Amino acid sequence: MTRAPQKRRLETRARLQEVAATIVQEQGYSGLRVEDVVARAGVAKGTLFSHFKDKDGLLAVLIGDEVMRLLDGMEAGDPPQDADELTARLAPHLDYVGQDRVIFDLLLRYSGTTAAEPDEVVTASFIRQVTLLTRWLQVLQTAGQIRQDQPPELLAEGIQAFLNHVLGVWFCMEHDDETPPARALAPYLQAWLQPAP
Amino acid sequence: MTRAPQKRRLETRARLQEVAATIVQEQGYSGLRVEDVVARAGVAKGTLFSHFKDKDGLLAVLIGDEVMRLLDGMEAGDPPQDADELTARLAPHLDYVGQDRVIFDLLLRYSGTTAAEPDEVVTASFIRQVTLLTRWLQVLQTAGQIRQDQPPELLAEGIQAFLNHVLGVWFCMEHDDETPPARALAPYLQAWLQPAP
DNA sequence: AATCAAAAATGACCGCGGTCAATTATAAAA
DNA sequence: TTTTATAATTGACCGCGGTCATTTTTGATT
Repeated sequence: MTRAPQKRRLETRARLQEVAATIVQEQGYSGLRVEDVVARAGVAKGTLFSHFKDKDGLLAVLIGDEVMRLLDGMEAGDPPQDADELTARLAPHLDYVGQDRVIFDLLLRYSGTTAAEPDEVVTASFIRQVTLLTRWLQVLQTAGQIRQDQPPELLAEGIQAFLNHVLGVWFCMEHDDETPPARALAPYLQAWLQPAP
Repeated sequence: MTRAPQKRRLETRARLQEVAATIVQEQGYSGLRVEDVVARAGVAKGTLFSHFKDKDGLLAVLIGDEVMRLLDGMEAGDPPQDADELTARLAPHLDYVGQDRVIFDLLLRYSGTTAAEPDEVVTASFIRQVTLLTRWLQVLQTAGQIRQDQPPELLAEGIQAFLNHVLGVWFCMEHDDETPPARALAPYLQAWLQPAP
């Protein structure tokens, strides 16, 4: 029987997470260094790794939280009325992930974990995202706005695939003036959701 | 005006690449260590990085070569007659990439580079793959086997997206007895290519 | 208050990728 | 042959993530 964590431990973990979030805000995700986190939190390096499996584990919490916040925004208001509106709703998520390759890599690494490690925030955020998408698609199917020959779950996973695709392409070029991921997404979703009578 | 490379240099590079390929064959891609490569090749560590930008640069050559070999096999014979046959033709590629996360990560990192660095083998392999897919899709469209309302280029890119999607999911679980990527791909392609009259 | 076992934290140490000023080999010019 | 510019190689060094045997702290028990 494992004992409940002591107060000190919870405080330490919270401090580590706060400090990490601050550094990310100052330097971005790519600028995050474990040594900086522990230095500013006033703990030893080993302590961080007793709270988080590895650096990715820490990032997963930070990013998971952020995705949850984005989902709050996405969920507010009525469901999208048609495919174009749905595409537009995904723009904030694309903008967020598109800002730093670190986010993309991490989400990809956790993106199929829907079963294992369900206690992780990032996993919960994934489940929530796919659930929300599925609900939206169901509504659009009922309204006759999109194809009805496929289950909404499959359509939702397909959208995830296209999201990652446009992001992958986005990170492969020096994105100076190129088409942002949000714009690149449209033709795929149009073709994917188009009604097939 | 940059001079032509000396014979010595070409030999060194070839040796490094051979040694690396051997180690990969023995230990797999994840087992490749730069220090091992230079030790067995009898050169200093710095030499490797004067021949390849970084470890990924070396991997890109090894993996690019392998993908080219796979494409040779794919291109042999007649183009697929229908969507299912096309799906089956992609299985060897999925099996190869699915064997090691290192391959997946690397290909993803280069997967949109179709424009920049066209001299890299891995980039050439990408162009070749998408070209081949496009050609096949065009044939299938003409034969009325798949949807004709979208350009074959878009359909080809969509297939890439689904390939990466099923691979991503594949790497996210302890793949003991789960459905292999090749089987997971079918429903997506079926829905993606289905004729829309 | 003294004792003790589990929890929490520590920091020296390691693995491994990548850098760069210094050194050596090469081939063309004098 | 000697000189000289540049191509090629070297290896000590660094950054950074991650480990683990050891030490310190904590809260319950006597």
